[in-house]
Amino acid sequence: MAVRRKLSGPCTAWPEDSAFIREVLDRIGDKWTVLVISTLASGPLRYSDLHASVPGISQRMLTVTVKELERDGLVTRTAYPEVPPRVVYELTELGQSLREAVLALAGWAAGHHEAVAAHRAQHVLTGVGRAAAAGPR
Amino acid sequence: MAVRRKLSGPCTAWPEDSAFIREVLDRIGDKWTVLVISTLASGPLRYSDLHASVPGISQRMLTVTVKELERDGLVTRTAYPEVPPRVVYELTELGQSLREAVLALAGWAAGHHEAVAAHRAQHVLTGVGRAAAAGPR
DNA sequence: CAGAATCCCCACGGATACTG
DNA sequence: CAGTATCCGTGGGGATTCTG
Repeated sequence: MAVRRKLSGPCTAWPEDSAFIREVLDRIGDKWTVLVISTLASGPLRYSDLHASVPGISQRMLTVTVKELERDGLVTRTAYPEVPPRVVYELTELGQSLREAVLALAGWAAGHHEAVAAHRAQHVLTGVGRAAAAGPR
Repeated sequence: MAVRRKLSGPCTAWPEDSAFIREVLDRIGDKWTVLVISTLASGPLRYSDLHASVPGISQRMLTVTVKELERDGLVTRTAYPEVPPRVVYELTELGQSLREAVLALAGWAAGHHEAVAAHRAQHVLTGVGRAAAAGPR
């Protein structure tokens, strides 16, 4: 990697990377998908447990998220026709592989978020964005 | 990795992974950030060229995105005080490292999007979502 | 040329109520 | 218990206009 692509022509478009990037970003870029996947990584969970294990998620979003994940083959949904309904969600191999990929991203954040935070703070102190002590409004 | 964490207690929250995941997702989860980074990976570009190289992006979003990237130390902004203003944006080492991490994700998509598409199609055929031939509206 | 400012639409997602 | 249905606020982001 890092082939140091010679910046030759204008190149108005990228190879095909961007398409894949958008694809995966559309999948995990939302607010809850990766959280649900991460939670399911510990093992199968039923709806209510999953709901309790993802603090802050609404029933609606849990349902929507889990439904999309099932549609894409990232999780499996198993419903037991019992008196109190019981539905168990489990990560598939595919879902597991996605989680690993996402963890790599988390690894980047873990290794660089300090640098980002430092640079952000410095940026504020430097007053690049606004004139120093600019009045409100 | 993948230490097969024993799913013992209720564990209402995850270790610290989720925090990092959210952090990096808040950064690259939007519509244009990774596209801009990918474009800048080929080499420094001035505003207009960058705008032309990212098809579909508006001036507003280009400005906003590039500003955030600069604030976080992922790109540098260099303005030349000339008659027609010239501003050049360049990826920093930090930005480059993030791009590499994102490329890993793209790699996942490249290797599995077929499986996802297949499963999605199968899901439609099975008619899991709706009754077959449901009328429009 | 490189933005800053303004207006506005609509999709994402939260809260709540109802059902099998 | 495991959803489904509905209403509705917020803000991400597009189009357009103005400025240094």
